[in-house]
Amino acid sequence: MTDTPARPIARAPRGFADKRARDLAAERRILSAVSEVYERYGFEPFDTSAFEYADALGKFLPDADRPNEGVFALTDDDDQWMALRYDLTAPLARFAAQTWDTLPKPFRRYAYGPVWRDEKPGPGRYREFVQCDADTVGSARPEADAEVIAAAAEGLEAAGLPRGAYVLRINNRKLLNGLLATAGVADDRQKLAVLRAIDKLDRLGPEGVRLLLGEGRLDESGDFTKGAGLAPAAIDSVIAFTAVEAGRGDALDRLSNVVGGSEDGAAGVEELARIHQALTGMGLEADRALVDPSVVRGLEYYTGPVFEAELLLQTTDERGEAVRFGSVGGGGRYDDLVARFTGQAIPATGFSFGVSRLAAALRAAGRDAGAGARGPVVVIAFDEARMADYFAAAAELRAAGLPAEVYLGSSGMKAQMKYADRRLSPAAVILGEDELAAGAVTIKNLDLGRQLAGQVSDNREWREARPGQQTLPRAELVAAVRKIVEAAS
RNA sequence: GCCGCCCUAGCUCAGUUGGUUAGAGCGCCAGAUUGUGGCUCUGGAGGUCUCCCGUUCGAUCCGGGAGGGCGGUACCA
Repeated sequence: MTDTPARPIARAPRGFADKRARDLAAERRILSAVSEVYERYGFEPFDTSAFEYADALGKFLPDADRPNEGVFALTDDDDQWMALRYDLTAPLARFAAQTWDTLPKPFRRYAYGPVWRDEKPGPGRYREFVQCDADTVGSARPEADAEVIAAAAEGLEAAGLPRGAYVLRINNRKLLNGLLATAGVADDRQKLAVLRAIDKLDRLGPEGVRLLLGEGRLDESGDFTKGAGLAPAAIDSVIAFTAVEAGRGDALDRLSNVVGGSEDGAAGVEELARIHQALTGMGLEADRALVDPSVVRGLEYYTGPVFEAELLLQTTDERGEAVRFGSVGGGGRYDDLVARFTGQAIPATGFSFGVSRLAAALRAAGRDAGAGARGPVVVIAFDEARMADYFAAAAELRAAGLPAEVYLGSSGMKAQMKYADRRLSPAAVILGEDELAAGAVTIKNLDLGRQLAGQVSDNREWREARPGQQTLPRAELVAAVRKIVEAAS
């Protein structure tokens, strides 16, 4: 009756993911391609720490002395609340406010790194994930928005999304503000409810949105969502607005007819016109970026143009079922974020995307950036007494820039070959008694064997054929391995 | 947060109308094959039947609660 000692359960925390070589390779490829594009657009590399003081993130419950749920927070030894950043924009605003007088203005930076959100995880939704942002702080020009949009488009393409597989949809908060002002809606809570309702257009359709704009909507699970409470005439004009066909210069005329009567509306259309002209100048036509009044983005803090990158590819999951990826990133203009610190309004605009989400989208689209992940060349270890010979071979390969390792386990040759196979090694290096005595080396091309395996059904035949195996003078090791590795890439 | 469904081996799942030794496929390890990955065959390891409480002579199975997962919905800086 001995108690078994309490052992910890080996498991990753809920909503946190481990990443293996394949995932990391995909994410790194995306980040290096996008970084190169963003730097070409003049955004400087930038990073801040994982923690911020919680008040800098602006997340306090109205009546509590504790940071809001949604952030991971702890108290510092001086009792100040610190929290893990939940996006890259709030730290940027903090940094800009802190160092504004010393910065070259406008300040343009891109950044990527992990962010944390303490909320319910789901498939493809984690509590820690990598974001990548590009922002311009200190320019009110619509051309600054246009450039962020252009850089985003080019970045997505560099990451591996072909042209035509995505589109950036652009809208302007000022259009809706003008529309609502004309309709007599001034309440901020109502405005927010209107935004959230429009955001669900793709899922619920115009009729569902109509309910949410009015009294509210009962969903299939029996839950009731309170509506924005707009008058019927106001609902009609909002629906009519979101139904305006997307486009570029032509869409501006259509929008002007709907919202041009108000001051905000006219200003919004004018900004979109300038974005349109700048995009055209940079060579971005309607196939890559267009004006679409149904785009809203849920965030409260956007003050002007907003944009969203939508995946157009028809993708399928592991079971072959169609998956709509929808948005892979978004952004917009936020002119009040820095003012929280300084009181001085500083205009800013930016674009943000989730790196692993984009990687998943690329994978689903059959453009897996991590598919090329390979293992090292494996040097088979036969004899304790000859380990130095194996390491000499590995060292030669490494010096030539070829990833290589000596098998460090304790199993026999069969298991070592299996190990190399599972590591997706391009080749195994065999330096057995015979080879060492003859000043030779045997190199087995594992890729070739992988190809041939399906055609051979008899094990004896398979073994004796020794597919892709060649014995060469020891001095030709590096050249022969390189040939195999290069053929694979 | 709210509503619904689910939880048996590493994975996907059978099964027990409450009865003593809980199964399959895949995967893993080993052998057939003294130095060769795949296929095939043979053998093996691996389970507090999610957890706790209750009912019962007896619970993986019935009841209650908790936790976890999935779907919808809300929120999403």
